Amino acid sequence: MPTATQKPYHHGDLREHLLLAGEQALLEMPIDDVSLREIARRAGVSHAAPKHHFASMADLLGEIAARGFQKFVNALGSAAEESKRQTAEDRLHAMGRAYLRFADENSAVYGLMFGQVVKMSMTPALTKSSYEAWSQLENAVAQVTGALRAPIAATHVWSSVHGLSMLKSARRLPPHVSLHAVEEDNLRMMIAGLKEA
Amino acid sequence: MPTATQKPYHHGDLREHLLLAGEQALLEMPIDDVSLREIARRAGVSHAAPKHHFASMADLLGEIAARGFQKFVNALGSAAEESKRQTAEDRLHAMGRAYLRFADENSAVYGLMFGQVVKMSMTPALTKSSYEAWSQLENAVAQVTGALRAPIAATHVWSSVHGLSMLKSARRLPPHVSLHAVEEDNLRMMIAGLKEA
DNA sequence: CTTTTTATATTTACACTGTAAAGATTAAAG
DNA sequence: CTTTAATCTTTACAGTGTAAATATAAAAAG
Repeated sequence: MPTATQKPYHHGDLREHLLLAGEQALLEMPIDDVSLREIARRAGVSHAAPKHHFASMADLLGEIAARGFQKFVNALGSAAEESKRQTAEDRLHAMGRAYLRFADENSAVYGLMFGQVVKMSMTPALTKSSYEAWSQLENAVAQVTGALRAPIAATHVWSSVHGLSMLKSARRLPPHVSLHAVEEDNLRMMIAGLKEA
Repeated sequence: MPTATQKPYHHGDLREHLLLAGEQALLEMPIDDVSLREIARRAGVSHAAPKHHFASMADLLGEIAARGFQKFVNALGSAAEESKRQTAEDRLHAMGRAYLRFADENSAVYGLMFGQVVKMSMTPALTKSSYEAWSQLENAVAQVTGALRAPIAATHVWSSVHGLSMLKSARRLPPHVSLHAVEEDNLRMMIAGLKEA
């Protein structure tokens, strides 16, 4: 009587499968083609099967976004860890690089995390993981600006890096600038701005 | 024989009507409810009528985005004009304020202008008006940083202000910060960052 | 071991969507 | 007045998300 394992009934656990299929679809196809029915197709079930695990498509996407935030927190955490022995400015720079990289490599999920479809209040997991991401950045900022100015300064950091990510993925940057140079210079200017009173 | 006026045939000119109806819809209802059929409904025509004026819905939205860019250029231009006699920094600050205000008051159209649905290459009007917006900002930045650093510095300005707009409209800013204070402080930090070499 | 209950998945249905093609209507051109 | 061309409507199709009814199979109860 294996009560400890909670992998039930006939189709393995579909819930997990749907999340994986959704993440995969968001990596492989243009976002407009990622429908609930397409995800069900990829999971090998009927189009109505997801209803028993997610109340709506927005709910499914919300959970994918929550997972995205977890990966995001890990990516920022690794960058912070690796630059542990550097100055606070350099650590922030490293985290900024990790941020841009994550947004680039996971652009569809990133779009979900910061877009209009998924609302922050959807799920406790979402609220929690996004809060973690925020406070992680705020801590790193506090080491540069001091705790007092950290909340507002963190907003500046986030705006700058988020804005660059979005402009890049939407191809709204002028064509004549080197993308790599832009990223490095933007991070530099952003951090320089932090030091002002 | 009025050949000069090009207002033809039976329904007045529907093309203009559709654009206005679309803009109105984007102001009045949640963006997911703004469909091609809804816009046609508002214009009082059948759902297939738009086909003769716009090849696809993305095309219609593209033209709305192009008009948005024109209004956007005007808004930035007015701000620049009004702060003509101030310092270059203050003028940039004023333009930043105008930027944030435009994004706030026209959030749906702004989302179109910088989102994934509309592609920059869709229409000459779009390419042109977005280029105008860009060079307008770059000129203002050049007066602060010098022409040499203007392109990269303008990217920083744009990223920062765009990022803040998006975070605000997607409700991703932490709830405990005053939105007005955040905007002013962000603009200050952004401009301070520009002055670094 | 059999029966009942519950969870899961499929089928079917509905109201939408964007797009395409065929038909009607009306303005402009000859 | 007739022809032509542009515009609008009707109809149709392949999608979508969601909801309800049905089938199925696993777990629980006896």
